[in-house]
Amino acid sequence: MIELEPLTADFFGPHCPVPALPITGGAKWSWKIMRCLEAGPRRFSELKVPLRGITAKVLAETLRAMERDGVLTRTAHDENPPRVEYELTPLGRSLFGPMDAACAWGREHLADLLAAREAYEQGEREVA
Amino acid sequence: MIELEPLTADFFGPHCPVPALPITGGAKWSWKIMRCLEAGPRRFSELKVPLRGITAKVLAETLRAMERDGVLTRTAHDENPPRVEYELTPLGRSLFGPMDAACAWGREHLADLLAAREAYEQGEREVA
DNA sequence: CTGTATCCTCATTGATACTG
DNA sequence: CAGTATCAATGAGGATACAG
Repeated sequence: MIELEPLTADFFGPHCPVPALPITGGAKWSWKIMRCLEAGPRRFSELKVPLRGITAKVLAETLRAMERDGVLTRTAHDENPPRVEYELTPLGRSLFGPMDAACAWGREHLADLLAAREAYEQGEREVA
Repeated sequence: MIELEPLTADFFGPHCPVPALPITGGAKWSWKIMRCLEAGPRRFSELKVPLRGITAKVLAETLRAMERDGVLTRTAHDENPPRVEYELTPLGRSLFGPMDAACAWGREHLADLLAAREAYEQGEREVA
């Protein structure tokens, strides 16, 4: 199970670590899962396909962690074949606020980032 | 060296993964380093002490990665004993925007998060 | 003081096989 | 279909020693 740091009252204070967001536990996939669920509920297999490369094991673990943190709900329909649907909670949807802020930052500063990397590699070449 | 996913033009689009922010590479420490540098330049040892538990190796690696991404500068003064100062760039400072947004989200929804975890553990106890 | 060089451990992830 | 169980691989991170 993906563990987060313990939550204390001042956890989100001035020295808040990254793992503030529930989605940063298992960050590699949870962010993408959020986007897959943005348009509405999805089944296990409907998540697994677009998340190319994820294994059932990791997907299940990540979904459990997100359920534990209250960002999505898991609904198992009693049918055959079985059908399980995952849906974002209002709490989960509220995460799009900071997520979009991060994406906006990225788009805004993409040129700076690319320039910084190029400059850095340039410096490496000069040393070599 | 901490590697980030390759940057493409649409990297920060609707399906932007978490690693959008340079600070999410080596996330365990880089977020805290940002906060340590928020008030002004700091020396290597002035970072190492407040970041209790970090080793010189990991601190050096993380600082290099952040330098590569253009969020801070490294200035080695030619003295004895050596003195090296790290300082945030304007690009680095701009990261406080999304970082503060994330922290604000956390403070705003702390009660929801704690309630969700309690409910989840409650469910586990009922199963057992 | 500010690192680098090795070696090592542990957790996350991946691969594969299997089940209700 | 929607997982779980098991084992293997990978890599960030830590311990320690040493160098400029």
